[in-house]
Amino acid sequence: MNQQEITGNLNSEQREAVLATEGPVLILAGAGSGKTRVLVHRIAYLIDVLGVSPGEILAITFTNKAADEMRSRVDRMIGFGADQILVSTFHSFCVRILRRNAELLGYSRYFSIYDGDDQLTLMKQIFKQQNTDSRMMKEKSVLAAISSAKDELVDPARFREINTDYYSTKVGTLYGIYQDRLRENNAMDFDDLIFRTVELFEKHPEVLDACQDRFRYLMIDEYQDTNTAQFRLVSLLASKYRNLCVVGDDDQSIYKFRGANIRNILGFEKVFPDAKVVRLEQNYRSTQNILNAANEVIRHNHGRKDKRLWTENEAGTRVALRRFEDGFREAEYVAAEIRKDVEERRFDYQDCAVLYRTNAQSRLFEEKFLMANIPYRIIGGINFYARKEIKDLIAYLKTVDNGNDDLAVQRIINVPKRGIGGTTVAKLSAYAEAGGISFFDSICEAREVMGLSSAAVKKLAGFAALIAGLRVKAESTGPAELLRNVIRDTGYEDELKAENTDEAEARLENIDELVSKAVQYEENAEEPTLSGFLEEVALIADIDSLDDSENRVLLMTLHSAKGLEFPCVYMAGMEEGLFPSRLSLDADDAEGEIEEERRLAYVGITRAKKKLTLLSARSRMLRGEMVSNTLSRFVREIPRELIDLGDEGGRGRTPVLRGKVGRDLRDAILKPYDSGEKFGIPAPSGSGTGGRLLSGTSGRGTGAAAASAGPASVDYSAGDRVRHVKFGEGTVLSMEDGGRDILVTVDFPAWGVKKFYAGFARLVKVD
DNA sequence: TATATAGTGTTTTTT
DNA sequence: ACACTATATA
Repeated sequence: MNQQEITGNLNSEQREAVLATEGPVLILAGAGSGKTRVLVHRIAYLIDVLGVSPGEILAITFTNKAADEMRSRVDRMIGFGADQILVSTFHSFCVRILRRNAELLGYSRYFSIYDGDDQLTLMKQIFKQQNTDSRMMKEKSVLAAISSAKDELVDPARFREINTDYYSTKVGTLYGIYQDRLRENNAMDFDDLIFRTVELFEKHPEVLDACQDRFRYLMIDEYQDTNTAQFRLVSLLASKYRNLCVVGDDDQSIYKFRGANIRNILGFEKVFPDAKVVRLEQNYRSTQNILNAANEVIRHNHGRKDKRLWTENEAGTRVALRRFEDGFREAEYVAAEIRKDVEERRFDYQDCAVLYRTNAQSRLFEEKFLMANIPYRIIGGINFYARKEIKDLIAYLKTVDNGNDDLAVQRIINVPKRGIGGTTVAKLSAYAEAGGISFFDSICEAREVMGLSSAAVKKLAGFAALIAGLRVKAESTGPAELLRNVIRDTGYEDELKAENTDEAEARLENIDELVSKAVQYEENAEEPTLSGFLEEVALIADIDSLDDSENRVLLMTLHSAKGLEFPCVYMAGMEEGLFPSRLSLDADDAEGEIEEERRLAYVGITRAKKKLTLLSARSRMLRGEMVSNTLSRFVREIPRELIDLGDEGGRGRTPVLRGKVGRDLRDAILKPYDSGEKFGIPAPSGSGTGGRLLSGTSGRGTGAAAASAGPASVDYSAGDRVRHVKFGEGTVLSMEDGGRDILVTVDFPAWGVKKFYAGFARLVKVD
């Protein structure tokens, strides 16, 4: 392809970004401005016009899915050599470098990668060993502190220098022990992958130099979400040839909790004064109404790079706002609406996505979609690789691959049950500790360990022989066949088969799936190895396994939705306390946290191409308790004229009774339990500029679907005295239809007014 | 040692 | 509502 063919159908800013190949470049790419397109064309230009060898190009993306997509698009465009381009995530890239140079850091090349669960297990062990009271100090918060430190390239020694208060001193100690234990286990956590690579580059300039010469052209996508360690990594790699192109949008920075440093993008021009800056502000994705709503929301943030997206697309329909009594009806509405849109051929299932702030919100939608027979897929939540049976089998593979991984060995030493219990494990641990050897080695020397019964020694010998056999097998075969051996030789499969329950059946299916993943890996990898398979398993993100050919509605968190787009988007739970989350509202830096949530709202809104529906519930079930929320500020920040409220006449709320609600309930329900207008959107304030939203308008959707089950039967009604296990005696104020059950409101003198579902509150009538 | 039960705490987003 | 932990018991 020549230059004309590559840049012909780009707009002038996009073209400028493609042609700026030498020196530092910052591309400020607004949502939907065709940034992936620019990157793909830029790579094609480098190769086809400038004659750069594909192997000299490194592109870092945020997810493996994005990497795959970019690679295949380049492939389609230039038709050859695209497989030579290294497109990968930060973490995969680092593992690649680290495997080759692990010895330089005192690691073996077979190091394990620890995920969050592994980290927690390890930290719990350390707490126990250090007699740290987990009621005073939480393992998770210590891990969070360690993670932030690593994101900032702060090692334990430095950490102790900077932090001298009581709590931090303790954390510093634990941090040091944690790092020692990781090293003893020949393991790295996610943050180490970045940190250790930086360490490698800084301590071994010859390795850095080789990498610099190998990767002369660097491109970093989603640059706004890089942390300090990643920034240092990029700076080091780019420092020789300076061909660094970063692409990002400060308005879409949503990973501060993971260490993302927004200064990396806001200050790029300070670090690289000669940087060329290109702004992509034309949006090709959304309708004008959707884009305007997004612009209006994000306008409320301070300290952003000034920009305003525009589009030549049609105005489209207004942004819909639908409000409901509770989460059940919110979900019901979405199910009914999607059903209608599909039946009337406006959209297909796969055109629709439901986005929410927390994974817990998915359950209601899942239930309603199941009932309405709507095909769906949930991204995130419980990761496939986090399931017990998968983690067990992976632990076997880790044990075979890396005998120093004590965590893995301890996980499976008695799975399936071999009669090796806690006491035996404790004795072995002590012996290993004293002799400075690994846990597995102590098993091999079981006869020398004081205090072990001959029966225990025998069992341990059996286990050691099992692993030895698998290791021999691993010499001559790939991960998939090895995995089959593990499943068979350990008795794992037999144990599950013997159980003969639905749950065991499901686990067996998951195991089959893991085997097929291993087979797939062997087919696709250039050089399949056991470490390679384990690494792929560790670094896979939920979103990576998304198959876009499935015709299903997608449900995921707003975070997971970054980088995706859908014709029809539902944003659920637009409520203060949920989105923005309570934690942000109460945080020390509430201002900053809310701005981050606002960016998340911006990301959500800009995912939509044609139709956007914002949803909120007046109250919802949260950890077994009913909580009331007001409408999210992010909705209120959208001007009234951009919003379609649906049932415009605003009859106010008219609770609709459904199904077989008893007559005695009716009176109670008709009494509003909340007199004020706090549910309503604030009336237009005097300030004239278009005003804000109307007040007192209700969403509809009540009675959208038939009630699925009659409410639980109870022997009390409004006015009665009842007893609750926790709250004691109280007076029933009202009872109403809560969708699947009766919603009871009770006034407890000591606790105030509480709401329950009759089914699970188990209230007892007091005479 | 393994399992059942009661009690406790949770409470965002993820590579 | 749910998961996890500590404790009691077989």
